[in-house]
Formats: sequence, C-alpha cells, structure tokens
Amino acid sequence: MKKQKISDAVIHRLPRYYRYLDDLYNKGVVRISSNSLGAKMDITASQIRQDLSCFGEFGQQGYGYNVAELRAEIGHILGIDSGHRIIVVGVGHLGHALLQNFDFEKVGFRIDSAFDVSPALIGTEIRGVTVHSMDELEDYVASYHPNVAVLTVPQSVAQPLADRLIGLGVRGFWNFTNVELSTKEDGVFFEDIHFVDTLLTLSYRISQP
Amino acid sequence: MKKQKISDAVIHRLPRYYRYLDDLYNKGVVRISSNSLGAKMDITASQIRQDLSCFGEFGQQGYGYNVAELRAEIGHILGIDSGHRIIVVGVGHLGHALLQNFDFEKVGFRIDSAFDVSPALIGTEIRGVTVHSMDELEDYVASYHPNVAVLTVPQSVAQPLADRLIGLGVRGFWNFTNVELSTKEDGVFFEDIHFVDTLLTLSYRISQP
DNA sequence: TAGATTGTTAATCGATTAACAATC
DNA sequence: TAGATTGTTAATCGATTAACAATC
Repeated sequence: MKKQKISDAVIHRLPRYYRYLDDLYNKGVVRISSNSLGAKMDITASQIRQDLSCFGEFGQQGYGYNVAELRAEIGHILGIDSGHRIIVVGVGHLGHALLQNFDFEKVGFRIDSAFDVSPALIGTEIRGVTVHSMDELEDYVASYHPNVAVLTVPQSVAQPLADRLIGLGVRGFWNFTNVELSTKEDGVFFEDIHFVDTLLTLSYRISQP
Repeated sequence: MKKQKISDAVIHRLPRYYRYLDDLYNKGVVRISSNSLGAKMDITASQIRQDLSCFGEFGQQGYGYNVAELRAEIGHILGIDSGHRIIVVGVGHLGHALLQNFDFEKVGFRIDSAFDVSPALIGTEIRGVTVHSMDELEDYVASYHPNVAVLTVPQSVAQPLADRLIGLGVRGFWNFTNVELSTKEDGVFFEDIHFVDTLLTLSYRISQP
C-alpha cells in the first residue's frame, strides 16, 4: 500500500466500484478477479488493481477478491459506515422527489428532517421525514449535528443559506441549486449537481457529424 | 486550430465554460481575457486557450475574447442551436420535478410531450407539456422524431425501454434510472446520472481525517 | 504442484502548464 | 507605438497500462 494523496480520478471511480460490487454481492457472487470485474466495468484490470492499492491489499494471489469483503472495504473507505446525518433544505418538486425516491440509508446516511419556508409543507411528513420550518434550523442542527445538507432551494438564497449552515457546523453540501457555492472555511465540501452540464454533454455528442 | 479527436476532459469542461460566459453575458460584460476568466473559474488561462484552440480561433491578441461571441460559439459547439427535440419518459416524482423546474429551452431542447403508464397522469399537462400514454410512443416518435429521451422510469423497465426507443431512432438518453444502459447500436449516447455516486464522493470527503 | 492472479514497479500515454513569437 | 493577450509549440506533470516477480 502506497501512502500518498489520492487523486480525484481514483476517488470518482470508487462509487462505481461500490455499485458493481454491491450488485455482485446481491447476486450472491463470492469471488471476482480484477480481470473479470474490469471486463464488466469496461476498464482495465490494471487500473482496478492500481486504484485499490491506494487503500490497502484486499486480494489474494491466484484467487482474486472476495466480493463481500471488498464491497465492505470500499464502503468503509467511502464512509458508508460513518453514521453521517443529512437534512434536506428546500422541499419543492426536486426536494420532494429525492425524499420520495432516494435511499439515503443505503449509502449510510441517516435522515429524519427536512426544512422549508412554506406553511403548507411545515408539519407534513414524507416517507417518515418531517418537514420543519426554516426557523428551526439553528435549534435542530445544534441538537442533532447533521454533517451534510441537501440544497434544493432557489438560486437566490443558496449561498447565504450555505454560509448559515456552515456556521452551524455542516461540512458537506449536496448542491442542486445550479449555483457554484464556495466558502473560506476549511474542510467544507460541495458536490454541485449541474443538470445542465450533463444534458449539454449529451447535446454535444449527438450533434457531432 | 488543431484537427484531432477532442478529449473527454475538454468536452466535460465546455458546459462549464458556457455557464460562465452566459452569466457574464447576462451581466453585460463585453470582453474577457483568458486570464480573468481563468481566475473566475479557478483554472489556468493556458488551459482555457488550449481547450478553445481545439475548435477554432475565437480571440484577438491584446484584447481577449468577446463574451457574446464566445458564448455563441461554445453554444454552437455544444449543439444548443441544433433544434434537438426531447421527451420525458416516466412522470413520477423526478420526471415531474424536471418538467416543472428544468429549462429545456434554455439549452436548446424543444419539449412538448411526456409519457407515462398511469391513467391518472395521461392527458394532464405540466408546464405546457402533455402527458401521453406509453402506447403512443411509436406514433409520436414516428411523427416528431425526438432525438433525446429523459428516462425517469423504474429500473426494471429501463433497458428494454431504451432498446425500444433506440429502435425508433432516439439517439441520446438522459438516464436517471441508476442502471447503466448500453446498446450495440452505433451513434447512441447515454448520459447516466448517478445520484448515489455524487453523494458517496461527498461522503468520502467529509469522512477523511 | 501448476495455474491463476495479485500488488507493484517500470513504461507509455495523455493532459496540463509554461513559454513565447505573433499581432491586435 | 507600447502593452496586452492571443494561439501554439515545448516542457512538465500525472494518470493509465503493461510487465512480472511473488505467492496463494
């Protein structure tokens, strides 16, 4: 195992490894070699072994990798067992869709509260998650210390809201607002979901002659 | 201008360039140098010039780039003016949210129809987009030739549905189903949106000591 | 044991950055 | 004109792939 900075390229492949291993695991597959996993994922065996070697030695010569074990290891690297807590801020169409469809628990996030300004929503419950008033944000965060916030609010309030949450101790933002957020604070991370970018990439590809 | 294969790295930066230029354009900024754009975007001026040089010469020595012009050029490269047509297949929470919030026209996509199996939805209209029965897919595609489909259907039907649409001539898939789709057909592109992956990346970052 | 497959080192390939002549 | 800034070539850096000894 090499001790070094993990490159972004590697980090971005980890969730995909996890998805494939989780799938194999659910299918009851016991072992897999870097070669056959590479074939499935359409990447080289060499890359898989190189990537994994950043974090440890998880395989066995002549055998390959135990699926359940490797799945658990990568899950651990990704922090699935870290007991992260998450809140949804903004329960419009998109916030609502995420609450309804997204399996936060499956990736190790505990969620029990969402926040919105609309009186019509406050007090309602969506799949077991209660919608609170935005005014309760301070009290809630002080009590439960969620470390990640899903931002599904209008663009105009995104940055001030992020600043407010950072002040309260939130360290990660799953940002659907289409505004690139930033902060001077260290150790705060933004994962910006730009729907537009992916659709434009697709537009580019189908537009090529 | 170099004639060569455009790398994925470059392609994935194009939409971000477009967003920044669109923003500058809307703010009334007339010209910008690679240096100041790089400062804004937190990338090197050299990279911007290198990237743009793949597609042509859009700047002027001693002056920089005309914002309106460069914005239009990149928009053109991305196919924003290609008159693409798009349909939404699956009007659950997420499909609904996209229909309500996403500005398809702004990125050059015409949308007028969505499709679902639910009798309760068929015939309704969401922001001017009519929901049709899935049975009408063949007729609709034959008449209007949409080239992209947004897939917001259950995982289990994703691949067969994609195959069906490919057979009808659809060439791009904005795929929200969390299943990686594929085809043997040439010239068909998938843009898979894996919500899980981005949240796990965030999980990884906040889990680091 | 023999065959398979790992982890790692070395080689290659590609992407990013630096430098600079050209020129507006 | 002088200063600014481009497009492009060359240099550097990093990521991917290949090769192979180690070993289960």
